[in-house]
Amino acid sequence: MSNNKEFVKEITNIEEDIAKWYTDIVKKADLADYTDTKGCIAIKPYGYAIWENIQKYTDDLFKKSGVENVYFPVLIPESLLQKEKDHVEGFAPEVAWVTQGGGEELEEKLCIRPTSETMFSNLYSKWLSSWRDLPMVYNQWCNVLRWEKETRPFLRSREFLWQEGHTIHATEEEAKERTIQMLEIYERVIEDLLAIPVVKGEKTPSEKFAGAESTYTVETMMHDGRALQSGTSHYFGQNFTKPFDIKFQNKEGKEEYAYQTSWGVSTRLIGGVIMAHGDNRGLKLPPKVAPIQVVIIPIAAHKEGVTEKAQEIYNELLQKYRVKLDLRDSYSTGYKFNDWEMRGVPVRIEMGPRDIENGVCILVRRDTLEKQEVKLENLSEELGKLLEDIQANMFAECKKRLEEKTTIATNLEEFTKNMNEHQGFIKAMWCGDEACEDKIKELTGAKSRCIPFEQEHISDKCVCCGKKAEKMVIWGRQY
RNA sequence: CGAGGCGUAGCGCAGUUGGUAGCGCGCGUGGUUUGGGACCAUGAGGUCGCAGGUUCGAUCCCUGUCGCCUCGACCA
Repeated sequence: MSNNKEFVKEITNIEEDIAKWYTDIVKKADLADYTDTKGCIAIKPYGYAIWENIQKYTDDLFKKSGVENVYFPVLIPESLLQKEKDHVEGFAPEVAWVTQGGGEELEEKLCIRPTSETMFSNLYSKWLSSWRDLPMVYNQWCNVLRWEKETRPFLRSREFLWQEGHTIHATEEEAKERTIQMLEIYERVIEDLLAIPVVKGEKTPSEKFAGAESTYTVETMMHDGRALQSGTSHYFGQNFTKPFDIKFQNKEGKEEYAYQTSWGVSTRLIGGVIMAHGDNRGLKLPPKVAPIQVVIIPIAAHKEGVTEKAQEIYNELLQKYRVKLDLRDSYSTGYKFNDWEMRGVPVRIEMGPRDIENGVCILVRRDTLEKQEVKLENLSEELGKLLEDIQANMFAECKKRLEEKTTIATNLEEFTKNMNEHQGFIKAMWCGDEACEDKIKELTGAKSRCIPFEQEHISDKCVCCGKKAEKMVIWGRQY
């Protein structure tokens, strides 16, 4: 499209420099802005509305699975944070501390929560006494703070919004089951709502959460083939329940330590949506999560009856869809087309005097840019079908890319070659030795994403050292 | 934390071999336009990142500092 030349100049080409493209889009699509607080963004209405949709969808699934919401303090005393050794070692470098209050030095400094395992554990130890109290399946929607050195809006900022679920159970089996159950909920959120296919699996020991027995993850692939860790679910065993003394009397009257889990997804998912679906026209939002699903652009709105008809259609569609009527008179029609495309609105309705006369309007879908004429009396119904189709198509496109950019390697040469050529995921066997992970990282920049639940037997030998290997690992460069 | 680069209007940039600053886009107002980023007219907007120093005079030169970007290192 020749008219698109100017537009393309304003936004960096996604193939040339996706990092720049990404920050351009975040600002131009009005999702967020930088603030004077280093590493912390302000989420603007359009961006926050995406988060609200993610929250609502996720929270519904949580509730249906028995999760109850709570809210705990943002400040955690140092003594609590230090109770679990691996945990504090993992988080210490990126924790911010409050040392003064009311103009006086505090006796014990308080950390601003980077995550709340310790606070939850502390309270669980108070609240748990009998097997009848179990399980406790609590979650909080909140902010956390991690002193990141390198930040990027949504994908990695110092303060971010998330939910953190923390549960305790009577048995190992039940806790493990919950860990996987939550991972599956994340899979649904990311695949069904955000239209991004995931690879589910377990993290290797070197990549697991500080203090966890095992960490499970849903990994997604972005536009350029890089991986994004999109949600994690951890099984703690009794790693926290012992130091925090979270115990209960079982049915036999004996004291036992509980088994624990935690799981979270964050506003990073917004970054995932931007990077997984976006293109050179800007943002591309899946209908289910889009704050505006349909925008109506009246054409020659000053002509008699056009605005009125558009308003009428708007009122009708409002009953079923998230719809916006663009009556701005200071922008040309062409500008509006490009503007809403850049902001990723899934469907645009064009209505001019000619259309109204014929009782029709034009539907244009953002994902393929295809146009279709629809009779006004069928509009609501057709729109519903179209939105569903867009949702499905966007998922299919992402899935196609995931498959195309996932390759197999049986030795390091293949591995390096594939990684440099495709910048995607690589399936390769791994012996279990951390040294091999390190070597691959050094050689190719790729890290182990996970040991997928869906295993394939590629060979008998580790891709790196050639020793006996039983596990297939997915590797990739990450955000 | 190491190496390099950059800080001038909301954004992108020019400029002053030292004399208090300009362009494009955007923004306000009025009008003409409106089926793929319209046009005319007229406005508003700047302690030239910050702090010292040199100088009659610093946005420009010097020193320090802070911030941002790129590449490394690090990264539940």
